[in-house]
Amino acid sequence: MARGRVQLRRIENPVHRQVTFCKRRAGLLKKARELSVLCDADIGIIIFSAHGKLYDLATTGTMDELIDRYRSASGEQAADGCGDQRMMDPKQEAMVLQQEINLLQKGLRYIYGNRANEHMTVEELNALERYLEIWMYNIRSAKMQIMIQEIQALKSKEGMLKAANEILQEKIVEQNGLNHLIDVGMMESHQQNGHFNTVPLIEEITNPLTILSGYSTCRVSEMGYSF
Amino acid sequence: MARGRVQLRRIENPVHRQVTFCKRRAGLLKKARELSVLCDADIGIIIFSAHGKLYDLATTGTMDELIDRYRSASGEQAADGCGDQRMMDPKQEAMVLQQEINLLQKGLRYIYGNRANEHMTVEELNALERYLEIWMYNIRSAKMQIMIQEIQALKSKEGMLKAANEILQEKIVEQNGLNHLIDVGMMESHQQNGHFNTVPLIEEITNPLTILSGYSTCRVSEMGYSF
DNA sequence: AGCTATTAATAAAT
DNA sequence: TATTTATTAATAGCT
Repeated sequence: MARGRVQLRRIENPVHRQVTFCKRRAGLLKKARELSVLCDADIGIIIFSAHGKLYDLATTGTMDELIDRYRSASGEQAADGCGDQRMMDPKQEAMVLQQEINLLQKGLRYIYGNRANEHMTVEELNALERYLEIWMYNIRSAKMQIMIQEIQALKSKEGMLKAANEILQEKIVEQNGLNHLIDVGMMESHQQNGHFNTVPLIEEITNPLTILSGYSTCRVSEMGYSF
Repeated sequence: MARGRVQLRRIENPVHRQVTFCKRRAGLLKKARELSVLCDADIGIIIFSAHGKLYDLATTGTMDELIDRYRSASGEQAADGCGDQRMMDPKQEAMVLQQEINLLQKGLRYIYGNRANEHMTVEELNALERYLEIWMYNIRSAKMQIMIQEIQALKSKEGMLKAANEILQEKIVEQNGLNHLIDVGMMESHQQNGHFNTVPLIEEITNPLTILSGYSTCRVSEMGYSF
């Protein structure tokens, strides 16, 4: 554009390259802003210099918002024109996965970041909760089994000890009469932790947490516990 | 640039606007490609037309890679020049959170998407695992407490029943001699579930899962369980 | 979609 | 790094 045509190849002179980078970068961003204003478009530009320095522009809102929109839109784009069932499945699957990622990403910012800048609908929060439940379900299931077996073992032990107690008490009653009976029930109510009585026993926890995913539908409560 | 200076405001005539959008969009992308080649820069451009249609350009790799790089770099940028402790905290916190989000996002694509397109290092996978643990820890802690108390209550009950048993047995021994002793220990070993004996009791589960986050350092095993 | 008169961008020099 | 200037490149208005 000036004083000699430019070759479309990397400028080898580092000084020239740096100067050109600054000038053209400014020009590019200016052009983007103009296009945005003139044609009512939303534009995001990310530039990494050769040394890795970042320059960016978002003509509307924040770059993160544009990136969200990009991920959603590129997902929808991938799902366009798929009337054929055999062609649709992989594309639609990719789209669904992309939207799951979008939602999780948004949720992460919502949870970790400042909630003022992120607005999530109740539906989005519910969906996020379900995804998290799926993750947790998958990752924890093995270790969960150990605790379930542990509790079952303890309960079984308890039942047997109670049965043994009853037998022993019957023997005492048979041999000594009622006056020397040991009241095990009273002992149980004298536990060290005072609020144990307010803790619901496992049989009383009834919160069937239904998990729905694109892959499988499972009910966590079928494992016996719903956390 | 041609036949009359252009005002920097939205073109009201829809036909003119659409034509200008096409021409200038092509020009912008061309400029971006030139800058990329001439100056060895990596550039990503996202354009949404007024009607929401997406046009994009990534001069290197994929847009997703550029977005990842953007999120990392913008986080690092936010942490630049923070020698002051009071000024550093919010910025660094934001950076750390952004990088957590980057990693989780990458992990989501890795888990849900096609693993061929996502490459995660062992370090990244380990970090992702830790983040997931933090999430799980936070979300589950309330319900977890119930189970812990449940188990403690059962154990306490077991201890008392055992103590009661011992007292009852002593009474029987005192009054009847040793010949009618009921062997409770034998009963405990005759449980219905044959593999209960292979399940480790809670005291034996020693898998101290250390969780590190930008906010706090906690050891899940301090809760008594490590899942 | 092409054409062309103009303006805008910018390479080289300062 | 900022300004100037000679050129080239982009593009607005037409067709």
